[in-house]
Amino acid sequence: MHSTSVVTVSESTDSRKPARSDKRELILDAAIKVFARSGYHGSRISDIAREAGIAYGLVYHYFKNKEEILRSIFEQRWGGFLEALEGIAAGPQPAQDRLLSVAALILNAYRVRPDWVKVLVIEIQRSARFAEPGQLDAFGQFFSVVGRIIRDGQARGELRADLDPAIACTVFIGALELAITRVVLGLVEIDEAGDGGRAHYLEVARTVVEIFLRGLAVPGSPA
Amino acid sequence: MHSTSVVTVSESTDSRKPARSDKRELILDAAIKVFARSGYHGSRISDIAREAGIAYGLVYHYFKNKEEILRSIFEQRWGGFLEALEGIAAGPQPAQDRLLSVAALILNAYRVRPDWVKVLVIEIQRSARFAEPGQLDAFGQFFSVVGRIIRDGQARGELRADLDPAIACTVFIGALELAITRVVLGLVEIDEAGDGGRAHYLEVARTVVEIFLRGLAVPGSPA
Amino acid sequence: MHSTSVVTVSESTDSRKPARSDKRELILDAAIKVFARSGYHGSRISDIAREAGIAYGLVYHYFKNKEEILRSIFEQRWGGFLEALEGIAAGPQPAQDRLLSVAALILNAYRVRPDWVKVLVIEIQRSARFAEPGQLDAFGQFFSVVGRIIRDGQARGELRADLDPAIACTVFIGALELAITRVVLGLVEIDEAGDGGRAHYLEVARTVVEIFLRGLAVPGSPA
Amino acid sequence: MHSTSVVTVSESTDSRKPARSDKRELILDAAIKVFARSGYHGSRISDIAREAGIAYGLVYHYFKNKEEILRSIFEQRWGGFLEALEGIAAGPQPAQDRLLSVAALILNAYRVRPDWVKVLVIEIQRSARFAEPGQLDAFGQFFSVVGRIIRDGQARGELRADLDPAIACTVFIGALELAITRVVLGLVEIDEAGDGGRAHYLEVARTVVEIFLRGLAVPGSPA
DNA sequence: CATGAATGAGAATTCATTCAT
DNA sequence: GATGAATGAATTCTCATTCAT
Repeated sequence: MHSTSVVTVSESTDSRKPARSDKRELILDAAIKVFARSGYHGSRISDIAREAGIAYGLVYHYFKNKEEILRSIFEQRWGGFLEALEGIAAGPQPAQDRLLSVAALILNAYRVRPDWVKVLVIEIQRSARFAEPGQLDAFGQFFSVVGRIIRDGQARGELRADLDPAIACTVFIGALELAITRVVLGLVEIDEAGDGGRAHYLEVARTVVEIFLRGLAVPGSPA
Repeated sequence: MHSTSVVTVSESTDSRKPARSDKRELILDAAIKVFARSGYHGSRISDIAREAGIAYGLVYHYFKNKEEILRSIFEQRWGGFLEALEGIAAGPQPAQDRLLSVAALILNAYRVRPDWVKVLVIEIQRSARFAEPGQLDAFGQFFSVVGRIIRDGQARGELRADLDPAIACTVFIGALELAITRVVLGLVEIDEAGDGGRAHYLEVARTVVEIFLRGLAVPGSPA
Repeated sequence: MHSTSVVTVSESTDSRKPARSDKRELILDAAIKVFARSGYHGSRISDIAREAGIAYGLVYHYFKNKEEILRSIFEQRWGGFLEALEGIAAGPQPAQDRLLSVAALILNAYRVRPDWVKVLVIEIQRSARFAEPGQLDAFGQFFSVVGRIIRDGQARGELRADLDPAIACTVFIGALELAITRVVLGLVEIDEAGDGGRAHYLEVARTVVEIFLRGLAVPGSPA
Repeated sequence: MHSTSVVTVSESTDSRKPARSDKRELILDAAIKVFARSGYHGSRISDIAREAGIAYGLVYHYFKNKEEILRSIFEQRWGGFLEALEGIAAGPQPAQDRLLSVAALILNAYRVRPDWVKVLVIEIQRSARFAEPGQLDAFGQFFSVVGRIIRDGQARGELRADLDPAIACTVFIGALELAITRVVLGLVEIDEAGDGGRAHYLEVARTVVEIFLRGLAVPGSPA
């Protein structure tokens, strides 16, 4: 498996002085922080404003209401994330490699933007799954991309075609989701030795993909 | 693989006339229904009371507060569920069979008590993870049981010992969780032909376990 | 002109101890007082609650929102008022007498329930004229009743048929409305000698009707 | 009755390009439009600014606050209006003719500047009546002028002296006010045939004055 | 003069929880 | 046990007004 540059999420922290209406960004960043800390329902607009260092009335200059802040957090960054996924899916590598890339991308995202992923995993995961069609697509898009890889692999004879690709998708994504959730919730301690944890996350990704591809059973054991 | 009686969750609907303090049950059932419909935060005590057909002041005779209702929903049935899991884990079957039993138990639970599972998956998953240590154990207990099976299988040489059992647990449980979530959310249509869907759920469980054990890759393909 | 008992509005003050849900009445009465004092927009729910001597949350037990309080004030008493008007309109007296009865009824209403009339005149007059069809009817019903009397009088040959009855209605009602408004606003001092002002109000009513019927011009003067 | 040029309100639409501080006018015109549409309380400064096509901060260059805009709308045109009234009142015609001129002036004003009259009728009528003494005079001035005509007519023997002139004033003004209100509210359809409705308005004015002067009763009928 | 970002007091409304009956 | 009236803290959201640019 040809491990390639697997991480696409920008690691820059955007530390430029907030120009004109980076104020919107400022609020969004504050909201991400606050939501990650207290959850959507546990966060008050005033918390966000305080975190952003602004009057809370200003929040309403930029966002219609609390809900729209959440929506924006989502929309703002999901696009780029999805593009990265699409890029991987469209790549020429074997399906197995692409799946590893996807896993690594996802797990690494938390390392780079923990609060954002936290909100995504904890809050949006839930409300987004329910909300209007537009939102619901988020997960659907994810499924779609992974499904493409899997079906492609099945067609090419790289992956078993005797198993329902939808269920395979579910297994793969579910595994990744819980893995990252456990990391987010601090249930898994990450050894950040030297590289800020990158190696460790990659190791988790590798293991998840290994199980997904070769299974946990001892080879040769009876079905 | 010796498929055995896999389902333990009672399917009776408890239709006895609410005697003495079945009133407590009544409230709990109503709460499950309401939480499943509107989410914990979106549900008012009065909604629960109306659903139960009682005055909402009465809810406070049986429960200290809203939070305790959620906790009770959880505790009330989690115990039995966990016992069933423990029973499976302690069984004499090969680890592979026991994992299938676990998967079938879980997926079947939704068929039997969809609202309860919905609340568990959607609400408790989240609030319980945060709440006090006692709650957090719920998921932890689940992990513990599955982990026992896996470690046991590794020790017996039935499962690969070269992979981290914690990550393996995560993959297995994550896969099941998302599978059931997708069913809960109606993203997967269940063919309820004849048996109310039992066969179909079992089929999903089988596929999940098959992937978990043998992998999706074509056997013999390069690692 | 056979002057008859002209007043229909009950003068009792309902001083019984508030039974079960006279609480609703209590709130309504308080609201009338507060609206009359500060105007609808100038009144806060908490003002009403304080006036009623209750917690303001309770207001929301009985009324959906502020708007509904106003609506209720209106509906609650307009019905009886309109009935009284209908009764007069349906009477056997000459149109001229009935018009005097209407004028007296209206002007006397303020003497009996000044705050209610104040709210009606100042607030509802405005919002009611605009709001949904249902509300708008209030004035329309008034017009309808007076119009019936006038048209009836024209048909019987008691009133001039050469003038548009709609405009005649407008003149009559407009005159009464401003008369009562001026009283409400305290622009007219009422001599309450002996009878609490009843005689005086009646005198005003008589004058208004006299002008409406015979005109201010000196009889015999050229058109 | 020597019908004379009865209309004094300018009908020009002031379409010159807003020079220097016609900006103030611009705002006022926008405010009139907006207030007429949504009412004073229902209008936001930003609505006015948007209507005027300017930044809303600019409004505060020209007006101290929202209240002052209303006050200005009032003052701006009330003066000219009152002058016209005074001119009529001071005229040499019989009181009867002057009253017709007043009625025509008022009803025609709506034809020419419907929004302004709308605001006057709906908003100022109310807030002005309450506000400080200065404002209250508006209506008072109106009363004063009409009262002068009536008292003059009584003195000259043109109008009945046996009726209270204050009440007569009230009847006259009240009738006009409601007439115009009904037009404002669209409850009366105006036939704008040919002359933009001028003839029709004049007809309404004539009828109102006719009733006010000769009464609706059939002449010779018993009092 | 213009702009519109920023402020924050204020008000409506919700709803968990208590309590008298 | 049962009821639902009563309470009021908590929050969201609005919008007039100020102010830096």
